[in-house]
Amino acid sequence: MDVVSPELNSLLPDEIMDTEAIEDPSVSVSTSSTLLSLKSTLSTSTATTKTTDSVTGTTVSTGGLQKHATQFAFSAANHQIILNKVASSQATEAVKSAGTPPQIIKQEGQKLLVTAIGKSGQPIFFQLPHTGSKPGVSQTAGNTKSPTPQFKVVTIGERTELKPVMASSGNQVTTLQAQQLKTVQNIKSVPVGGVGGSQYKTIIPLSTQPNVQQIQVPGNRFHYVRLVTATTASSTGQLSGPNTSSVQTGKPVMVGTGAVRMSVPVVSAQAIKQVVPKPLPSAAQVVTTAQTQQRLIMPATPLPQIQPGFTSLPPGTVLAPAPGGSSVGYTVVPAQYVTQLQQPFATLASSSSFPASGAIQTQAKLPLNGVSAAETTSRPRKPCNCTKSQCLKLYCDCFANGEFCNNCNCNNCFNNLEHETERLKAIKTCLDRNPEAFKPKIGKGKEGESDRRHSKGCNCKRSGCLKNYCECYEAKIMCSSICKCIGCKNFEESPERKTLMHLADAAEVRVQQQTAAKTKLSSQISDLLMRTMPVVSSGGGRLPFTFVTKEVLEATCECLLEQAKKAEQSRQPQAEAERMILEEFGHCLMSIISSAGKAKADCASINC
DNA sequence: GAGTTTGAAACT
DNA sequence: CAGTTTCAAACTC
Repeated sequence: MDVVSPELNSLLPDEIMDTEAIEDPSVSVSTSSTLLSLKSTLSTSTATTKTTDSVTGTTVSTGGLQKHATQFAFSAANHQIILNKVASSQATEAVKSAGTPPQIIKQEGQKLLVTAIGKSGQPIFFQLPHTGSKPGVSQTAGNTKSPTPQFKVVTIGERTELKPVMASSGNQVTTLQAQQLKTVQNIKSVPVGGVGGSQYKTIIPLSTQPNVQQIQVPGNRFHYVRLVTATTASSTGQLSGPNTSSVQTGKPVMVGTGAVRMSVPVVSAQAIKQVVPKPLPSAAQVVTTAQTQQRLIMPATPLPQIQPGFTSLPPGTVLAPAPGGSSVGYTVVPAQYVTQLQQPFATLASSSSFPASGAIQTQAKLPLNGVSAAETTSRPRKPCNCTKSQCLKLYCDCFANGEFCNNCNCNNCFNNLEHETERLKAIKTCLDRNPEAFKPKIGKGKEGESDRRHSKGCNCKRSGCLKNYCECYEAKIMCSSICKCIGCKNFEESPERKTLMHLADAAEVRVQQQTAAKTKLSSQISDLLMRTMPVVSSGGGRLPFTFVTKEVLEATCECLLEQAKKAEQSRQPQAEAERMILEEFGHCLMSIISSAGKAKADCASINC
């Protein structure tokens, strides 16, 4: 059974599919040369292991494995998609009843933790004997001695996972895990029933942020974030409170009414090369790339309803399982949504509640025209002001750029996770109308033409293509042969354009000069202060400002007031009055500085 | 800040 | 595909 179905394969961008073949002939999807690849081969084993789904109680037998399972990931330059996959024959047989393919969670010594999603939607965990090697996953000393592996049930938000427990050393952890444990306060282990001895459910405490809970799991390479509503965060307190022994369901709860708005793995950059994709509690696979900006949550089941548009989705979009009951089944999330969640956290968390719409409004800037995400994200996009389009039409810049609205001024915004169904439909509608709708409008022109040009050309009639109404001009490119504009003045030799360019250049130069002048003045003042206020030889610091006493301040103010009076009596214009006062202030300042310097010199001579 | 202009997107 | 309407950004006052 192929984990990645042909239907799903067909959804992948072409450039991803045009990649080198993988070693395992049983796997139909190939890997990209650009990408890290995680491979794990399970060799033949006849051991039989039974584990119990801690949620459903389902017992899964994985014994008698004859073939191997391969886990790998791949990506492509722009899309940077990694597809995680476990291909095995009998391994998947073991979980056929579960309904989804198994995924390797991690390797622990000679055991491989595998998970699948039960038909009830609950995760099933089991282990596979493993005699092969798995690069990038460190062995945990001691656990190979355990003939009967034991597990801890780790609850992370809505998710429940099993973590192996070394029989010989109890809760022994690796160095990495120990380090990470330091960051996790108040971990509680609660005994729960299970196979092979006692099991524990580890309660990972929530952060103190009201809306955002960052969860770090010992031994887990992923950082988890959990967004909750302000009310649920305080009222439920499921993970931090004492009444948390009940195992959470594995179903994802998206933004909205549930306690958990979102729970997604966020991978640190340094951990990428050793990423072992974490199974979501639904039939989806989180896949990630060496660049953390983009992630793809690929469903393990076909997506018939939205297949046609998939190759044209906004670049780097993420497919995430839609909330239960969604007719569509998947939601399309801006690619960097996951990563960028970390940015708005401070803002979101600092407020007592989410915006009125109740939606997470975050923004994920997607790479355009080869401009890296880092570059684009450093320049915040302007907030939109949509009032009627619900931000679900291309009128909305956020939507058109494949972003969620964030800190926008829009009304009745649907461009957020809370309305993922509507958003997905809107995306599909746009793609039906124009498959290129989400592709960058500014791209490479034909050979011999300018490097950058508008893909469709503009249709300006009255602006002369010299105002920002014109998409070409706005993109700072000249109109090309495909433009249908009337009265175009946006071409190389256009005198109007040249004039505009000169004006723009002159304005820019003025700004630069002003900035330079300010910098220079600031530097001179600083220099002056340094020279007139010699450093204290003993401490190496500047002369303390103890000379600016209350009396000195009062005297200074009197001088300034006196100057103001003088200006008023002589009926000086306001500008002149201000000048006089400032001048007086300068004199006062110099006097203070001079006195301080003298005092310092006297002090130094006395000390000598 | 309100009103106007503009051209892309959406609609017919 | 062309004409019209809608929409939000750009622009002007």
